[in-house]
Amino acid sequence: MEKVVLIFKDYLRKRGLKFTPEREVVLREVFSLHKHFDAEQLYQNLYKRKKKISRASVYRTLPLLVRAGLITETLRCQGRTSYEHIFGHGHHDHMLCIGCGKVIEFRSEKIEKLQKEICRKYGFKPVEHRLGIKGYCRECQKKIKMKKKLPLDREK
Amino acid sequence: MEKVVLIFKDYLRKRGLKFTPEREVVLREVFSLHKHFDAEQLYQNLYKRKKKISRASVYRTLPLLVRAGLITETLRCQGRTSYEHIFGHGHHDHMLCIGCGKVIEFRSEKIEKLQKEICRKYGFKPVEHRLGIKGYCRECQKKIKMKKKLPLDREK
DNA sequence: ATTGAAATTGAGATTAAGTTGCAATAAGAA
DNA sequence: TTCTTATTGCAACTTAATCTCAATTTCAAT
Ligand SMILES: [Mn+2]
Ligand SMILES: [Mn+2]
Ligand SMILES: [Zn+2]
Ligand SMILES: [Zn+2]
Repeated sequence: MEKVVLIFKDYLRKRGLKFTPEREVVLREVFSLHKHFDAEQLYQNLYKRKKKISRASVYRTLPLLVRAGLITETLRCQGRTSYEHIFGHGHHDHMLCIGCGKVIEFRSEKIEKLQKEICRKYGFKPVEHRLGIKGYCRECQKKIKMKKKLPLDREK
Repeated sequence: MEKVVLIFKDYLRKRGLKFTPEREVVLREVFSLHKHFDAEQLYQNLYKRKKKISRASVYRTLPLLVRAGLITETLRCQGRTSYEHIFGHGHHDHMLCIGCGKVIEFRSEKIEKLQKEICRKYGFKPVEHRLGIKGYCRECQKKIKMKKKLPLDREK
């Protein structure tokens, strides 16, 4: 935790930017959460906790954290850009349940390797990638089957 | 081309929706383009061509084409939802050049297969997936190297 | 061919994520 | 402590996308 503060301070100092209380609050909130989040959620969390930081500052801080290599954009859900912290966590890909919204994280060395190979074949220099699989999680599949077995439970 | 018209008509009839001139125009435009596009681009194309269809109708028709299985959303570029037609084309993934915006399409059976395996492992039933790799295409890599070799060409 | 219920259209209003201009304020190097 | 420069909060703005609603059109049933 204090490590990320140092990294962020360093990032800022190197380009003449300032380590403000607002930026620190956002940074700490981001790293106290352990799931995906978006700007509005973060703002609401802080607001409820009486840390009255403006939306503008939240929106302005997140891109800084991205550029500092501390967080990254992930799947865009319901029109909002969502983020997750990556410091400490390695790169991974996602499955997203269409039924309940659950996010499953996974990492496949084989897929990572194959991507690199394909890029080489096309002379393409990869910088980042995102793989998202949408579908139904185990629980939601069960729910769907249940519905089919109870034909009296009509929708609407 | 006439095939997709039939498919769309069928899709619409089956759910009591109507095959209107506006929908036909959008459908034909979509299938005359052979690249990724977004709603605004499509609207502009039609507008210039004196096919004055409202933006609302364009925005309303595209999701129908998605549900009919004729087109699909792809990488979201610059805040706009972009689409591509899939009827005729098989599924594929994308590389997107950060330098020039070029899109390279590819398909890897191995990656497709590995994804299915991973889903099975997690009890996840995949419906669709999207893999996008951002980076630099061959040409843009050359440009970058050129700049480094000409130290007099400073930015700004 | 006519009719009529139900769907669709276009124009403009609306929503919501995200950005921006600006005057007041604060950071931090000297 | 001083002083330059960055940052803040607020509200105004931008922009993709959706919605509202009166007028129009489709198409299935006569
Ligand atoms: Mn994640
Ligand atoms: Mn494509
Ligand atoms: Zn689920
Ligand atoms: Zn390029």
